[in-house]
Amino acid sequence: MSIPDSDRPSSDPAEPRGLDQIFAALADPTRRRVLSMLLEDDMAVSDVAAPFQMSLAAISKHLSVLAGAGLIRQERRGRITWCKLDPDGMRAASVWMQGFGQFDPVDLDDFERFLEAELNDWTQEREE
Amino acid sequence: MSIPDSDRPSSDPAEPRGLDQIFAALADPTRRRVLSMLLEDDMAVSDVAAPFQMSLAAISKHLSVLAGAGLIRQERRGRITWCKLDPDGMRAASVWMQGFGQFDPVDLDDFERFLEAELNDWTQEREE
DNA sequence: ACATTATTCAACCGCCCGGTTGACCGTCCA
DNA sequence: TGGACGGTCAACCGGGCGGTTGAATAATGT
Repeated sequence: MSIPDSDRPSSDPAEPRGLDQIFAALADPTRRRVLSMLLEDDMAVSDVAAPFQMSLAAISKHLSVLAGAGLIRQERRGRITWCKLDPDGMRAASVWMQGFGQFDPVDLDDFERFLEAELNDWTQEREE
Repeated sequence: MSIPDSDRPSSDPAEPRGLDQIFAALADPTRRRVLSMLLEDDMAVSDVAAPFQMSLAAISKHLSVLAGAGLIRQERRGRITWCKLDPDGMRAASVWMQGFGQFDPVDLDDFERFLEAELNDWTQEREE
């Protein structure tokens, strides 16, 4: 399911076509949340879907979007398909962005607190 | 020279809402190209629009999307509005992404040489 | 005063995106 | 063998996005 190079708008070697898909994939909060979940551990699709209120089919679609962007990889083993982070997508985005300046290396504790805060929002949102 | 704080777009790095706009803004190749143009120099809207085939109104919309995401700032002086990069948006995205691993900060000169070498290899292969 | 330039606004259009539901398919197990 | 489980597929729907055109606004030039 790859996009042919033939429909590249302008021959711009510094603009890999994949960035469209990567940034579009990252633009959705559900998908970002999925990525941060996969940061903890590889997960089966059902387990990824569990904390969300939306249908399993919706999550399945989100996962294929992430896979299409090279942000995760899915491996089917038996009847469950495992999802794991794929650094390639994130790296491609990171490389492009670094053309706009290196930003101070992040304090990882800050980031952890940020993720925790987001997690709290999620659990709050999830109570029925 | 500087834009008053009053019309600073909300791009609080700790706000997941902002990431939606930022990544969505970056997901469009036209907008990424605009950003790389602004990397060279600040520009008026018309000048930004010049190299594109689409209408000026379309570019104007793209610019307001970028401004809304905190990726650029627009300052109207006289009858022309100047556009300049705003590091806040890019930094917010970068902060979030670095939670998924620091990718070696790229020395842009190194990177350029790498690209050049790759290109040479490629043409060599084709010429044989 | 008038025309020109610079930019935005408003309405519209086609298409893609995120979500749903229901059927379907493959795999494990009692 | 027959379910129950895990996951995808297909069709559909509402809304938002990227683009257009044409009018409107505001500042400048003559």
